[in-house]
Amino acid sequence: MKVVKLESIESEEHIAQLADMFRLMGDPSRLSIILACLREPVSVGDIAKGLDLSPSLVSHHLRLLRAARVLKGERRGKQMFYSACDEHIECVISDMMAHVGEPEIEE
Amino acid sequence: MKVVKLESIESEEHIAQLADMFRLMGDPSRLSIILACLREPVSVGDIAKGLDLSPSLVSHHLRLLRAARVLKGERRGKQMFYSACDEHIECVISDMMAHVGEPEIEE
DNA sequence: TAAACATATGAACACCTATTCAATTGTATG
DNA sequence: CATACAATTGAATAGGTGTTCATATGTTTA
Repeated sequence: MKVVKLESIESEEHIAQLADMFRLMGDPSRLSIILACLREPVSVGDIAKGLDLSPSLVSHHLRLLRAARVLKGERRGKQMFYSACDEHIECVISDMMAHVGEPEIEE
Repeated sequence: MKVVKLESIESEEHIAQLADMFRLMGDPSRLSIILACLREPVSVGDIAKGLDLSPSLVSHHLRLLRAARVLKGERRGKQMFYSACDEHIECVISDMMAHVGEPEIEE
């Protein structure tokens, strides 16, 4: 795994890029969509059904996730199947789960 | 490092918790504040000066970051020094930087 | 080609939230 | 105690954004 030095990216632009990514994952619907696509490619309709969201809403979110290169889509017949672009997102989520799962007690 | 299984947390509540954390880091000002506190404890005034934000705004953000157990504050005289609660956040940011740094080319 | 299905798009709206300003609390020092 | 400094708090506001609805685009099959 590539390790990135944290000091090196204090530039406004890089921080804005990072923040954009975090904000993108900061919506429950969008985060659910990401999680649904991590294991295997899933069609828009199945995502909508599985998460009880309207296909339109899912499509709107997918557009953002595509633009941010979180998910990629491939057409199979009439349907579009979405899956993760790379494994970094999974790492991010796993790390964040570790934080959320931390005990609440502080010193 | 603790590894968390992704399938295990598809519950609405856990996803909401995760999303809350991501949303919290999804603001440039807040993310900058977090980064500023990663290395060593920093006072509110110094954060504000270093990032060119009003002390009031910094304090508002710090309240949220404290509540989410991202940063913790300790008083030293008149000042409050903030630092990271645990190392998970640093991992999350590092992973996210790896994603942002990925080449843009897709198949 | 027409119809049916799957997905995408655009506008409109309601809600949320980041920021500012003013006032307050807490702490050290004269 | 009074003043100055540091941080916090609350209200108000402007801008952003998630969702819905209606419509359009693309694809397969009759």
